[in-house]
Amino acid sequence: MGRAPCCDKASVKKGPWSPEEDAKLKAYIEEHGTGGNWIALPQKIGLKRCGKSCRLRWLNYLRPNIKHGDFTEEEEHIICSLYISIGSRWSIIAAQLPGRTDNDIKNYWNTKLKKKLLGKRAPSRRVRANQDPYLAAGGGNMCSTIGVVNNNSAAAATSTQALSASALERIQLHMRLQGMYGAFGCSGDGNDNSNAAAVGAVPQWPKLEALLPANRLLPRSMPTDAMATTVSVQQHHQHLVDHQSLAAGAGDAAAVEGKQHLSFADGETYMAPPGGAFFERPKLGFYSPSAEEAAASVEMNSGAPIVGGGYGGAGFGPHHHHDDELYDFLYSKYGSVGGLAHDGHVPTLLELQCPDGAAVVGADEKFLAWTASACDYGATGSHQTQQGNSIGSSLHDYVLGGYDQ
DNA sequence: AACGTGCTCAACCGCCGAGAT
DNA sequence: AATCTCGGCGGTTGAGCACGT
Repeated sequence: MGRAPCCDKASVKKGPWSPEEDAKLKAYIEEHGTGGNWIALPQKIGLKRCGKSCRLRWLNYLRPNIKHGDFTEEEEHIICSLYISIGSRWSIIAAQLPGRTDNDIKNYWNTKLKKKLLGKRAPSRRVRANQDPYLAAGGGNMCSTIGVVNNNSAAAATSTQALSASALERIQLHMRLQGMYGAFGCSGDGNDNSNAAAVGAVPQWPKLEALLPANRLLPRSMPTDAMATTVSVQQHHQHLVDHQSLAAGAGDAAAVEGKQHLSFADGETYMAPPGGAFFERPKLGFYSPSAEEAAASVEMNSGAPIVGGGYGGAGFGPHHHHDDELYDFLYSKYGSVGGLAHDGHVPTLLELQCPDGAAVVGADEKFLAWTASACDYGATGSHQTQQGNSIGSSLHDYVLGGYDQ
């Protein structure tokens, strides 16, 4: 049985809001509030609009203190950092950017930031309409990114089942931000036509401190108003953005030692203790907890084992499917995340280094585990590149559905 | 000038979980 | 316990504009 519509579609106006409608809605809410019932609100004020539409208009446009216009570099960093960690949970990301709405951030990411960071071109609408969602979302680009040529659409379709475009995108972004293309000898920089980002290329984006210790807990039900609500975080397990590192720019961020803090929408600021006792910074700029801390952190709601070092999906409510997906994906392949978690052993930074010495440390434990497994298990297929590109070949296997063979 | 293409962003759609009944 | 209602969310769409040919 389907859900009853929230309003009579036939008698409801759609499309852009007129200034008169805006004025009516704004005046009413400023005087009376929403009354806790958006559905009833349009009738009260004589608007031929759906209640949901009114809510959206208010939250995204009419509400006071909304910021419009370009995003600052710092905002971009925060968005990027959070996207890697938690995926497309725009409302949570918006909660960290006062004055910005989830819709704004979502649009900004989809239209500008993603392209800026991943070098993607959005497929044209016409193309998208006829395309496999995996390819449409840029998954196909991943193949070119790692130097794998495969035009088999059936294989691509299989990969859709293996790992969503969003998950791939986060991996890709994560790698890109870490300069891991160079570290792993991957060629290509994400741009379709270029192999110019050669080994050892300096990342084009300043290194970030995307720090999500494992048992960070956020409310199961997210705020009604993302911007106006505090995201509560347990104790010192905070999502931190190192503003000094952000300001430091590419190349030298890892060397920057500064105060770590995160300002939440409620104005509260969480500071790292003196001496950076929360974290020991890995060279590649992403947080890796000590083994002890990580071990103590294994307390996901799902009861599933995790590897420390990032967002565990715990406490994020119903929408942590991206990470579940990554987890399930890895789990189905190796029986545990990266083959490391079942015995309670949590990898140290050293253990997560690849044979070539490149550290694999992620803001998200799924990335961490995934990349670790790529290192541990090496090439699983026959597509290894000449450079012994284990991560590339593993990715190839995953992306092209080879993992379930 | 006309047309095609790409980009931006406001708005809509449909699903989901929580709470009420 | 089952059903209904609502708010919230993320994904997607489409109108309008800019730009290139």
